[in-house]
Amino acid sequence: MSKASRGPRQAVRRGPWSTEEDAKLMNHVAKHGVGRWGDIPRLAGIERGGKSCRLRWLNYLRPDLKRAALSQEEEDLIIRLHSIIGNSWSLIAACLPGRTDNGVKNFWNASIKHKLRRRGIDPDTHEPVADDNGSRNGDVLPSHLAAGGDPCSHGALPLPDSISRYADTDPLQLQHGVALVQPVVSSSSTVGSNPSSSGCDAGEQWNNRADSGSRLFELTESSITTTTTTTTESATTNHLPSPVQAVGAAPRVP
DNA sequence: AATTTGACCAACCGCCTTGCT
DNA sequence: AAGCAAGGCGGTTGGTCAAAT
Repeated sequence: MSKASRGPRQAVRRGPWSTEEDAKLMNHVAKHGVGRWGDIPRLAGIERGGKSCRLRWLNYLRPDLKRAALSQEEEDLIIRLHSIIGNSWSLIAACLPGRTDNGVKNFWNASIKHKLRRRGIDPDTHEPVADDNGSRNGDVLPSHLAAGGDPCSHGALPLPDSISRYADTDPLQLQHGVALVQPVVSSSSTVGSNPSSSGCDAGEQWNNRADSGSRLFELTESSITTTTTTTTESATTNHLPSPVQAVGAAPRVP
């Protein structure tokens, strides 16, 4: 980014986007592609912050978004992935073509969490919840979702290799899975940003987006074992067909 | 009919990493 | 090396709507 290119801050609107704002953003992205979000409000004539534009595009305007409700298979996969990698919503969303991290997160908080609790399962640990008497409460996960179960059974979507390889790990060791996942950061920087900062092809770029299901992420070997730092494994399943890295802020450890 | 509850969704916030100067 | 801004991410909040009471 160039500091010289940074223009004066504009007044920003807040709250729900109007159709006019959506149209402006869509037009701008169609012409110039994404990237340089900080400049987009000024160039597109939108009284919003760059972050707001980015969020609106990622979570609502992108043409490859799935608007339909999540299927049972997708729900099962989310539960399974969450039991392994925790609240790494962007990683989970990367396994669900057309879904956003925000959407997955919302669905988890609004729906799956409650469903698991009703089944007597702690949504954070994926372990059965003990009641006041110390006994297990309620049913456990459906067999195809229970620890060690095969997520591919019952029609559930398969796990990416990079995650499924850890699926047999003791869930208690994985309950803070977020701490075990360290996206590999490369010099190509962040997903979705424009590496060349000019001549961006929005369509091509977004074909590589995580939520189109093509983002590659890697679980570092060291994140599971000890200090080994060299071995990484690329996810090359049907859900992650092309090598694009999931990068950005490393998962925060509580 | 009015109120409550739950599900779902959109958006904002704060923090972190990255890249540039 | 330090400072700054952009971009990315997870957490959280607030609004809407439909079903239940």
